[in-house]
Amino acid sequence: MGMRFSEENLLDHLQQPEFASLRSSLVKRLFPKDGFVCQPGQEENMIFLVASGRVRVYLGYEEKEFNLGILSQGDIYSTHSGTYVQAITDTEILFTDLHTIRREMLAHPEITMTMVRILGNMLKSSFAIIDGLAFRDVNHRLVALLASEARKQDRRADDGSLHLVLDLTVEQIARLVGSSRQTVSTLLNDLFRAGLLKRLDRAQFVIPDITALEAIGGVNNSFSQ
Amino acid sequence: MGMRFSEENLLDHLQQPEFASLRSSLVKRLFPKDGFVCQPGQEENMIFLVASGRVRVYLGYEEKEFNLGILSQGDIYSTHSGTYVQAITDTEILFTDLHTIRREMLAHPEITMTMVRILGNMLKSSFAIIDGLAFRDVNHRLVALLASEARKQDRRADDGSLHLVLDLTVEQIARLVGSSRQTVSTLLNDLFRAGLLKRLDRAQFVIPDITALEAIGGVNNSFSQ
DNA sequence: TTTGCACTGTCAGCCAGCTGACAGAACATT
DNA sequence: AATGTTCTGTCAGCTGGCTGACAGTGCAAA
Repeated sequence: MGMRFSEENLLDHLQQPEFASLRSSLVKRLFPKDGFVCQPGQEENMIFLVASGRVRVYLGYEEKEFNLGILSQGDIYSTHSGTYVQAITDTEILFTDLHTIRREMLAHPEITMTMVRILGNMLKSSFAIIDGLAFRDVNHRLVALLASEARKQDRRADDGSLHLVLDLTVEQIARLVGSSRQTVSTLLNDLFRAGLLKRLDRAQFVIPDITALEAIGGVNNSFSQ
Repeated sequence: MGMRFSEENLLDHLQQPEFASLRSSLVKRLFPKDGFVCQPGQEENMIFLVASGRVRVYLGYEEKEFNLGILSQGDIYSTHSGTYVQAITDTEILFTDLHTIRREMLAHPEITMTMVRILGNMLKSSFAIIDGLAFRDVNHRLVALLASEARKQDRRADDGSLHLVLDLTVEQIARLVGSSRQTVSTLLNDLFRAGLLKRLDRAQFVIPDITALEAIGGVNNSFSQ
């Protein structure tokens, strides 16, 4: 939705005295890196707040997974959303129940505004996923993943090329674009041969010209042979 | 998210005196059936409230369209969401700007709670769409569409069969499941031949046994030949 | 009754991308 | 150095679903 209502961090608000009742109902749990805060099919419906660390929210089906977003300090979400929520660093989570939150929401709009922001962002991500799946081919989705990750990391070298650190196996990349290991392997090598992408080592890539890379996403552009 | 925080209608709240300032900033516009409240790519970012009637929110790409939900009286949404919003009955819409809403949200949690409900529902719909696209074949999506629509209409006959009114051409159905006219035509006829679906006339179908129909959605089950 | 138009059913041909298979590369373990 | 393990590149074969084509079918207007 692109609506950022509150820039501030919900956690800061929590320190204030009027949140005493909410604070007392929160239960803290620690999750190590890669631990699951929740998974689909889980019965209990809790609301949680990220106190420190970062978690990744994604949809997963069999061999595929689609990222919806990353929650960090002060973000709020539900365990009952049908998504996987996995810690990407060691993370502290504060849990409470829906009942309590509903009561607090009436008194403290910051809570709902935070939720609106998060839901809006996730909705946006899921629109992008639908667009990719319904409309773009695997090559497009792969290029979009590489380019957007490179832009996010923003490691620009003197010659204008972008450095990209992606510590993933081909199989993991395939999962992220909803494809198969073999197909992605072939497409990546096509990109290397076309000079649009270079590999430094297992985990590091160089994108000489990111606009050129993004341009090939145009329409169903397979440059195999 | 499955979180229903407020059952009440935002419009009722609006009548109350403390909403006077918001009421005065609202601009009413009428949309006839099939008129577009907004479309993707539109520049201005307004917030709107459905005063009467119903609108359909969907994602559209070229020849495909995916329903995200239906907004009715009291529902609130943004023109800047990248979605199509189309009136399905004659509809009255109240517009305001983001600035005003942001101010009102702080004072009136009902507004944000309504938004959380709507965004949550849309997010859920979009998860279902992603699931269908990434994971299910066209046949599954078609059966899911027929079955869910029939369940929604709930026109059960004495013998347990369900009556389904779907005044759509094959081409329109194809759009809704993100496929082509020819493919959907073939699949529908397969369903007729298998006895899982009967056609009364152009617009009306009968589903003799809905659980049997839903069951074939299992995994990639094409019963052509 | 004829003509036209919009929709439907079906088929042949094609292609993106999946799967299975296997050989090579990279790295770790003893 | 030898061995195992994991990852990678590539190919052949298959298939779901797309496209174009064309012959119905049914309704509506003249």
